[in-house]
Amino acid sequence: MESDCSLCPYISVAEAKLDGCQLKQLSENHIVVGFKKGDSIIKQGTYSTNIIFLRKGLVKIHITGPYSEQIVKLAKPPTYLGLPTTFGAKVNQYSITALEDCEVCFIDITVFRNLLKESEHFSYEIIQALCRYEIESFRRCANRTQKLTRGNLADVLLDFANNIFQSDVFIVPISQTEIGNLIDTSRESVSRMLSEFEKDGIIRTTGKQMEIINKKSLELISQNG
Amino acid sequence: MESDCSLCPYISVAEAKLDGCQLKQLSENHIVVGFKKGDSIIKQGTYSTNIIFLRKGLVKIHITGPYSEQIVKLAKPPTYLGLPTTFGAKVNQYSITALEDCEVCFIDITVFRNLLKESEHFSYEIIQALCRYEIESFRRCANRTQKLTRGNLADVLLDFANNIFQSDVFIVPISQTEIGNLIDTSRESVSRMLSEFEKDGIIRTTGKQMEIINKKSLELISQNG
DNA sequence: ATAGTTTTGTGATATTCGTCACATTGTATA
DNA sequence: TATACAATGTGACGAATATCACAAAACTAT
Repeated sequence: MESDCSLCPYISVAEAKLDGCQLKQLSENHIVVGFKKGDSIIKQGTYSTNIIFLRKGLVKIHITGPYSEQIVKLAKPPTYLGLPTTFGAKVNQYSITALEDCEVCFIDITVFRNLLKESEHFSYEIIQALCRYEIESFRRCANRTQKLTRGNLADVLLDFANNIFQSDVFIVPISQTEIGNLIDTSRESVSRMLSEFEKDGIIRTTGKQMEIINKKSLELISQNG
Repeated sequence: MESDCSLCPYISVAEAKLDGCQLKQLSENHIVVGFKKGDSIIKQGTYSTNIIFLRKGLVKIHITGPYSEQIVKLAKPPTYLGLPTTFGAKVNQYSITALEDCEVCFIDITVFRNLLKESEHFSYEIIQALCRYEIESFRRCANRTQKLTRGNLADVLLDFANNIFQSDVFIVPISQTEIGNLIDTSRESVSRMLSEFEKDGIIRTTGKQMEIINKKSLELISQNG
C-alpha cells in the first residue's frame, strides 16, 4: 500500500518541513503496513533496514535486560520508532510490539538519509526529537530507580490518563505482568497495589476498564512514594 | 583563549568531517575554558546558550531526581556535553560537574547550527552520536534497575578499569556516596560491598587508589548479581 | 600542626518487595 | 459449551538493602 504523504493526516513534525518534491520522494518510497495487537514490529537482534513511523495504535518498546524483559516505554503516534537503532547500530537494540492494532510506515533508509541531507530543517527536527527522547529517558530512569513502587505505579496510571488516552476512563492496554516490567516490580506487587488503590477509592476497575476517581491522591503518591 | 580547531588534537569525530573553511568558523567562534575539580560546568535549570565540548578531564552528568541526586553517567573526552539540552529544551535538564581539572570548548550555538546546515556529514555524525547515547542509556537503565547492587558495583569498577582509565590500577574519582548515587544504593552498602570485594581478594585499595586483582570474578558478579 | 569538615567502616534494626504456592477468574478456541 | 491457557488475587515467608547511630579515618584550610 503506497500513499501520498502530502495528504497524510499523520505526518510528523519533521516531515512538515519538507517541500513538495521531497514529500514526493517520501511518498514513492514507503509502504504502510498494518499490525495486529500483539504483533512484533521490530525484534531486538534483527537487522534494521527501514525507518519506521508509527501513525496509528499504541506500541511498547522493550529490551531484554540481564534478567528479565524490561519495557522501556509505551509510544503513541505520531512518532518514529527505532531511530536510535537505525543510525546508531546495525541491529535493532530493542523490540517493539503492537499493543493495539497499528498502522506503520516503513520508509526506505536511503531516501530518509537523503532527506536529512537535502533539508536542514528536516534534519534539525530529527535532531531535536532525538534530544528530547534522551532527556526524557534520563528522567524516566531517575524516577524508576528512586521512587518506591507505589509512586511508579501511580505514574503509569497518570501517564495513561493524561498522555496516552487523555481521559480518566480507559482500557488498560497491558497486563499486570507488563506493568511490572515497566516499573521493575513483580506482577504480585502490582496486583496488591492496584487493590489498595481501589480500596482507597483512588481508582475503580471493571474488568480491563479503569477509571481514575481521585487524581489528586495519585499525584501525591507519585510525588511522595 | 581561542585556538585553531584544525590543529586541535582533541577534535570530535563529527568535526573531522568539516572542511577547512568550516573549521575556521569553528576556530573563530569558540573559547576554551578550564575548570577545576569540583567546578560546575553546567547547572540544571539554567539557560543553555552554548554547545560544550569536553576535551580534557573527567566529568559527571547528574540530575536532581525526585528524592536524591542521581548521577546519570561519567563522561570522558572527546565528547559533547549537553547536546540534548541545547536542542531539545531551553534550560539545562541536568548538571555537569568536573571530577578532575577539565578543559572545555564553548561553541557558539549559531555557528554550530550553521555547521549542521552546511555539512551533511557533520550533522549525520551528530545524529549518530545522539542515537548511540540513547541506546546506551536504555541499556544502562535496564541494568541498573534489574541487577542487584553487587552487580552494579562490579560494573562501575569494570567501567573505571576498562573504559575510563584503561588500567587495572586507578584513583577512584568519586566518593562512595557518589558511587551510591550512580547505582542507586546507599553509601553504607557501597562501603560494605567494597570491603567484601577486598576480603574476597577481588580488589586491593590503598587510600583512593584501587587495583583490580581478579577481573574474572568481577565480571562474574556483574553477570550474576 | 590542629581544628573542622568530609569521607568511610560497621553493627543493629526495620522496611520493602520478591518468591513460592495455590485459588480464582477471565478469555480464546476447538 | 467445554477445555485449556492466560491473567489475577492473596497469604506466608525470606532476602536484599535502607536507615539510624556512632566511631574512626582522611582530608582541608587556616
